[in-house]
Amino acid sequence: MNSDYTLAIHSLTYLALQPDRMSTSDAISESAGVHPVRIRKVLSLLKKHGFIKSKEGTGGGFLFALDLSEVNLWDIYKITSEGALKPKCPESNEQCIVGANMQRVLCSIFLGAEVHMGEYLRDYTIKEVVELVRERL
Amino acid sequence: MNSDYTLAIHSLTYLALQPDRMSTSDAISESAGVHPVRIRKVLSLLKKHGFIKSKEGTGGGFLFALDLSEVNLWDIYKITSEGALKPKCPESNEQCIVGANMQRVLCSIFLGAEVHMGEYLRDYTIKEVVELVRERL
DNA sequence: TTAATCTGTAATGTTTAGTATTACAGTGCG
DNA sequence: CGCACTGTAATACTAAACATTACAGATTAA
Repeated sequence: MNSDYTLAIHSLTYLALQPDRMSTSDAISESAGVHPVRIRKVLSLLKKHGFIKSKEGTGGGFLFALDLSEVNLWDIYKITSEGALKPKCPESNEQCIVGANMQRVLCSIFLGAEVHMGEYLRDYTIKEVVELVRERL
Repeated sequence: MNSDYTLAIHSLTYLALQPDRMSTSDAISESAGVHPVRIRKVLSLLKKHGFIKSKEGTGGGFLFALDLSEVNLWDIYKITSEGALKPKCPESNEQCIVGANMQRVLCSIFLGAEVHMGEYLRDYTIKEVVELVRERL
């Protein structure tokens, strides 16, 4: 699974736990263990889709923009990883009935698989993820 | 999606369409558009799990070993790609409640997603894939 | 019994995708 | 103004995917 996806979930969860103050990309990147620039790229995407707000300058940072139960893992998947299940087939032999048709068949099957997985992921909102994180096992 | 997986499906479909004679790794690799050695590696795995038979030497090659409807895409997924959905989280910060718990939470969610996808993939057998390939759209 | 054709697999090289790093412009606060 | 942030492009680095080479073992046919 695409790690932009997990970083997006991580970031949103982090912000969900800091509802009262802005968090910087540095703080989130330290929590996630990756480079701040990468986090900012992911956050930039989340902002573009309205999940978070940001403010530049001193005292700036990021803030969750919606209710925790309004954002689910399928929403996030769609903006970070849609199509990730689809196989990247090499150019196969058009002379062969298998080579000529396999890509089309697999694409349609994996598209279905993604839709199916979406139904599962839709059941997890950030609210639930936060609760799971809080449980600490 | 892991391309060993799609190569395995491609190979099995190819063999399914050549039930009466052995196919060489060269022929399959030409159909799939990849290097023969790579195909042999995938075929070696399929053989280890009993899906196909092989014979060395002149006139040798590979042959489907089971009934087409006995092998489904979940079976193949399991041997080529199990765990592929699980995120490869970087080592996150144990001092942070999010960093310390996110990996565990995501692993359990994605494990569930994989099981869920398995139910979908189980419905496609090689028999059905062959039919889809034959349709040619 | 030797040459040709195949599988099986290890070792190595190459390409590509993922990720980190650097750099710097723009914004807002004190 | 100077500092602390976001935003983003460009570059460098690293790891994973993939191709290639090489060669041993099996089987058949000449």
